[in-house]
Amino acid sequence: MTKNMYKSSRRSFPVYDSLRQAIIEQALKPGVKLPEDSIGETFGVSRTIVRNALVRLDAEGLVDMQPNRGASVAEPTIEEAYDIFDMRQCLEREVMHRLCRMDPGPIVKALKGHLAEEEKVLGKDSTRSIRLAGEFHILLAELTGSQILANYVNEIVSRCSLILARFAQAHSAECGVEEHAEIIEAIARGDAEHAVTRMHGHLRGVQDRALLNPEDEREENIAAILSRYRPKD
Amino acid sequence: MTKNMYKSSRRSFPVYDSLRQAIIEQALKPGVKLPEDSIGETFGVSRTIVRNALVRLDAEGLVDMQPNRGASVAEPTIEEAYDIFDMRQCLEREVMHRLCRMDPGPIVKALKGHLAEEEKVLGKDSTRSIRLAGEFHILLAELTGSQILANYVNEIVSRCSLILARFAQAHSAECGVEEHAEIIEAIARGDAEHAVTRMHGHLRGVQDRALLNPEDEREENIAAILSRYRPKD
DNA sequence: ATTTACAAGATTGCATACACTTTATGTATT
DNA sequence: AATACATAAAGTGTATGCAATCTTGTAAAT
Repeated sequence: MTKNMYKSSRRSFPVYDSLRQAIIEQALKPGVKLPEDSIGETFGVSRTIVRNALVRLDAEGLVDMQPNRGASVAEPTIEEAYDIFDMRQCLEREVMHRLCRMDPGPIVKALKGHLAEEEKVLGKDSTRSIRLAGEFHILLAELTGSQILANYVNEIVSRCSLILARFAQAHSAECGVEEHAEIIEAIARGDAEHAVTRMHGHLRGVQDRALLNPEDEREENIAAILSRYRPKD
Repeated sequence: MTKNMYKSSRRSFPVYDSLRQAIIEQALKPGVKLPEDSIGETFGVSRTIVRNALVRLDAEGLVDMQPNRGASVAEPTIEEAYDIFDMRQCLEREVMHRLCRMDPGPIVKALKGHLAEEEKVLGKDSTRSIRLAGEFHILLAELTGSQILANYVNEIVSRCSLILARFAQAHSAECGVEEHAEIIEAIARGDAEHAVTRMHGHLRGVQDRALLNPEDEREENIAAILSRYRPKD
């Protein structure tokens, strides 16, 4: 668990957390408006509380706030998507290097525990499966013992979920459980080189499935879409 | 300039920015209370605005908010300090690698321009000198063209300033301008190996000057300080 | 038919009021 | 003198009201 819990304002945490979860699980799709009033009604709190949560999510890059125009689920561009995936590569490479310098015993144990859960829900609960796949990467980062590295990975994994929501057809780009197993093995051997390679391959796989069909991109402005439908006079 | 400007709420940006600047420049020292009322009076705005700014700063790790207890300038522990410096090494290593893969022409030009400014104010304006030294690292990150990498570096450089404020005696741990020059040279040659090594040495120098005197740590509670001044009966 | 103007509705920006917590201060009790 | 309790002061948590701004729909003008 991250120590860095939500602090200010007891009642805004549930709002923050629910919104975050909904965005990550792609229930709230990129571009969807997030009006303070209606969200407040849903949770039985005032706009003050909701706004607080939205500001946080904005800072994390999951929500886009514009002056006088309110908040909506962020719509990363394809360029931002590549940027974020590159950054994720960098961060997770660092995770691998650090883990391979540590005592593999407790690390491998924790990872195998997680893997077992992943396998247990494999074909059954799709939502939970996706969530666990993401949490595997967060767990890796937490096991380094670095608070800040774990925070960054946590944040960037969320943003990758958002990217998948935007560009990939639903659930086409999940993590492969077998690949997670291979990564654990490399760590168990303390083989940094292999661990990094495996992780790279793993992430590239996800990225490719998500981004290598750029024609799949949904335009951010409806104008671009509609221009294709407009009959050429 | 980072594209990622402050968004929500026009009037809270000046508050956010001033507080941030004051913390980075060590005018507001770690542990100082930041009451919403008085800050609001200072800026002529309501607590709503101030709170908005504080929430942001809390999310960035520069401010520490606790429920019902308000906000104060964050007081990183020595463990967090090491953690943050390690992360900074990682991020700036990535910056170096990326820059060395790019066309050095425009990059070196921009860097030399910055360096000239650093030299110009060298012995004159200490505050400005420190700020420029930090901005050199941010400029490096921005030159990679990666929005998110630049954001992370920006954030982490700020947090390092906070660490210096907490643990180093005033201004003992500034960046050396000559070292910046050496880094530029390595980039000009496209020599990633050297660039990384130089940057590592540079950062380690700053870190060591800041952290290798752990007895310099200032106690967080006045009690501990005063106990030393109390005459032994 | 297209554009412009403008009014109605919806939503955000911000300040403020009040309840509640924490912290500081004072008083009584031991 | 020390502790415990009561009380006051200060500060935060939250809801709400009003002003400002944006959006949408409708009508007038071209």
